Amino acid sequence: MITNINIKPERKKKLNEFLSQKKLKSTKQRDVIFNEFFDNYVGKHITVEELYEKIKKNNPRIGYATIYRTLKLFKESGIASERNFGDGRARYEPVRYDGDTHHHIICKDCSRIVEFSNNHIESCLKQVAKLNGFSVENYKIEVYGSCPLSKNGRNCEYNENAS
Amino acid sequence: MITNINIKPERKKKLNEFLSQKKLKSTKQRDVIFNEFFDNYVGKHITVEELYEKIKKNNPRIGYATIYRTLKLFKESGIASERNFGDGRARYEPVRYDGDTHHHIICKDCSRIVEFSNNHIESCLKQVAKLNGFSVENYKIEVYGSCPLSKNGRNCEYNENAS
DNA sequence: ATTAAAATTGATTATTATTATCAATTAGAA
DNA sequence: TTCTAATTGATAATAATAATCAATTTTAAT
Repeated sequence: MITNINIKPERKKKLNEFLSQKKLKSTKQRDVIFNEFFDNYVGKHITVEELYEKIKKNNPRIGYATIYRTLKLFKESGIASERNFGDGRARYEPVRYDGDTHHHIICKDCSRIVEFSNNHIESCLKQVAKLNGFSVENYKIEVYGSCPLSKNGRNCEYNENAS
Repeated sequence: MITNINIKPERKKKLNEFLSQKKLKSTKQRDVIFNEFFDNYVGKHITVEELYEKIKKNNPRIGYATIYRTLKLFKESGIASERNFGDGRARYEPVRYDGDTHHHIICKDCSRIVEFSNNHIESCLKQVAKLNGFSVENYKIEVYGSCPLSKNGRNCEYNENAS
């Protein structure tokens, strides 16, 4: 069970620590992007373009490049992670808690995404890596298949980021 | 234990079946690319550009686009699989036997790749997917870490496709 | 073997996601 | 307030891949 309580202030603290440690600055744009990202996209997987379009509604002055740079900054600071599901564009999701290493089941028909985490699988993977002399930094597990709705041949046209 | 004996004729047969089924044609170019790919890159993970450069040495008339198209054809016919390790370009590897679903441990320092397969992990994943109502088509597991050589701080500069 | 239709090739252009550039602006320390 | 360095927004550059198209080649039918 994943609880999202207090994510936002926790991540904000972590971001600020990163900024001051790297001598970077807080800006109005970064605040706007941070708020949009953590208010509306926890548990989602948003592309740069989608976030840009969403933010443009209330902040038409914020440029495309700034969204790119800011999401990259979030990733580097450890408050967002980047995912690639094979459609050629990066997706970002808020990190929900420290050590959050969850994985994804992706419907190849409608792109619906279900998340899971599984300590047993992860410890198996760590063991396999160890047998090969590798030290593990992180895993990426993706399962592709058909979701309950798409299995019936219907295209359910799901979009988790729709507004 | 993976045995590579007789891969090439097996895959050739499969490719030919695919071609005739789809009413596509055999060409000299496809033969050249097939031979290069299955003679020298079984167990490797080659990019389009790398394969193009290699083939150009003996067949300077074969164009870049043909390599792209042919690797895509190999993938569609099931004799090659496409991988993406996060560096922004696709890699292709020959499929070694039917049902070959192996996975990768990737060194983030030198890009060395170790392969593994593990039925236990796969059945766990299948179960997780089933609990969520998904039917599984395929998995992708990547473990990122540091290989034995890179762990010592040395950069071992490994390149499996070097010629 | 000849022919005709359809697929393929190679060269090139187009597309798309992402990154780099740079002058103007802004944040934060002194 | 002032100075310096970081940031922004607009735009151009890059890089991987896909699309286009005339010329060529393959294959099946004659």
